[in-house]
Amino acid sequence: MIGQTATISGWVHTRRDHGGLIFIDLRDHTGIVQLVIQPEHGEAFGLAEQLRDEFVISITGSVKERDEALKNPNIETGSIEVVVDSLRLLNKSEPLPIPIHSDTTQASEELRLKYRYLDLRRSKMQETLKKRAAYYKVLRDYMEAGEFVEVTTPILANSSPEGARDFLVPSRVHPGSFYALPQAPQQFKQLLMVGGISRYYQIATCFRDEDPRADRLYGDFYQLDLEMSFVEDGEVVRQTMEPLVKQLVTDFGGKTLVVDDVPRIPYNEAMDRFGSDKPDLRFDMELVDLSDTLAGTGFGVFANTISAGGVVKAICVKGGSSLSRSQIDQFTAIAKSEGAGGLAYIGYENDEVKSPIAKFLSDEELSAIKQKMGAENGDTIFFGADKREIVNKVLGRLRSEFADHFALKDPNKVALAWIVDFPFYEWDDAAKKVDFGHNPFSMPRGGAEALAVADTDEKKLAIVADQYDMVMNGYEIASGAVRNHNPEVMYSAFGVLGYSRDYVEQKFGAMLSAFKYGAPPHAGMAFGVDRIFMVLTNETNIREVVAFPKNGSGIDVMMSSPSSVDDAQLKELSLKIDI
RNA sequence: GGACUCGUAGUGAAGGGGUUAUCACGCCUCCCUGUCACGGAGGAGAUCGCCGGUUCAAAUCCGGUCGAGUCCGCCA
Repeated sequence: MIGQTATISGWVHTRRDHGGLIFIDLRDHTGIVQLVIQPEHGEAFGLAEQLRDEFVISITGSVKERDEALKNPNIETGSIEVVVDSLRLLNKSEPLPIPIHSDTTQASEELRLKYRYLDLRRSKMQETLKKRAAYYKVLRDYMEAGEFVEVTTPILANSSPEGARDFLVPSRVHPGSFYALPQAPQQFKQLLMVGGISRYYQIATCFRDEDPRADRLYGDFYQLDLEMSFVEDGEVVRQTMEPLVKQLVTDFGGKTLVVDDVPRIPYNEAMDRFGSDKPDLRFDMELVDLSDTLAGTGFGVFANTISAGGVVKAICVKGGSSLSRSQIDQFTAIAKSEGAGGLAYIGYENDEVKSPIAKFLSDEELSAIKQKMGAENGDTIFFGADKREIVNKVLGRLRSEFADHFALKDPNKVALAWIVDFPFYEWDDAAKKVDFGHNPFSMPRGGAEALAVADTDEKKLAIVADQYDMVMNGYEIASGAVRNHNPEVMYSAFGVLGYSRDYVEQKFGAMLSAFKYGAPPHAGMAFGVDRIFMVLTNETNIREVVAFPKNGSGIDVMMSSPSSVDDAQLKELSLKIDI
């Protein structure tokens, strides 16, 4: 537009006042351009002298190519400037409570969330929100191309007995009754299958009242939710959705897949090999079971564990011998926080064995361990000895911690995995009984027959469901299952746990009733879209990719929600507060 | 609910028994016609989260409390 007249509106990014000449960097959603205001333009110049950062102005002026010597190659628009003819002040701004012009000096998250509307002016947040919109479009285009029908489901729904704590909404019309905000549109989407919608999807708002984490928002979050009818094998769903995730990783995220062939790993195998149902597969460091190797050991800690029915497992940390004593102490503290009694290790350095436990082990045992673990000079082997579940948990956590310490998590690479065949039932240690694992709506493998013969806890716990998670770089990004569409199997699934037909009818009446009228077999899944976007953009905090997140205590510090309401509102809802 | 870490001008940090509480950015005043993180001169701004204790003396040590972050529990 060199030589033309332009009108530009935006924020005063910075002002450089040279006394007789004023420069302003004007910013809008497209970027920054330099304005020049000269004393000849009396009124504009007078106004410009009073401008401050983040004042909102609109100017008209002529676009001019800068003289060669004045061009700034560091700025996208550095070869031009706009010579201002007239200037309007649209709004003033007080000095900002947080810096927004620098990505190096950044206010605390608490302040950034309080003044989120200012934080959003930062170029990084601007880019994030634009990129997120593009990401949503990729999701929608893929689902539309796959002939999925978008259906929105109610936000005012019913409290469900299983799962997370609900957010309740009191009913004015029906005093004493409550809606609940849906934890997921699970039952609605299954009813859509009964309703003859062959393929459903929705970017659904989900609500869960559970404490947050760095990768988990408090309150509301979004899922790409989908369901397909006449599907009896979860592999169909996996193969339908896998290309989308690959496309997001490569085309959208610009990252490299570690392997193109996404592995299907049964839950039990994942726990055994990686100590986690969401293993980061960008690196190896697998758990190795040494129980057989050490079955006859004279080392009391290992021998007692094994004879008590426990296991001894280990991981080999490449380069681990560089760890200092105090660093090992820190990893030991992590191991203890996961339930370990301690953290035994054997280090190999200059063909010497360095270990507090080596003296308790025979030469044969030591060489068998080294050989089985594939340990070399410079490595250190870390041991876990306890009940199988505890060892897996401890070593799984350490595997991830060591990978962080030795920078094995390449941010430019993505490892995907399907974890399949989750156990249908689980041992509830608190209640000392068998209970549902993930989801009572899944179809147990073997159906009614498998349930019928499950007369012991052991047999119950051996039943698996065609239920699957997708894992991306150690994050659980999706979960799904082949559903139970058969009322009799539903009664049996609950019956095995001792629940009566009445109980099932009372809790899941609508679904059971619907399933009696020709429910097609169906399967589906749901992706955590915020979390996936977080991984794709190399963030480790999910609040960085959401416009208005709640803080760790579930408070919106900008809007001050939740908040009290006045008595008239409570009365209308027939509610009394008793704290 | 629990563990750990952190609370010092508007913002980000330093200081860890006696200081006029330090620095950078920001803010205010004045000067400056080619800067682009403009520059120069000067200035204001902090009951060191809160309460209590130890001490001649506490921002500093101790206890409690409130708030934040991470993790555990929890998240069909």
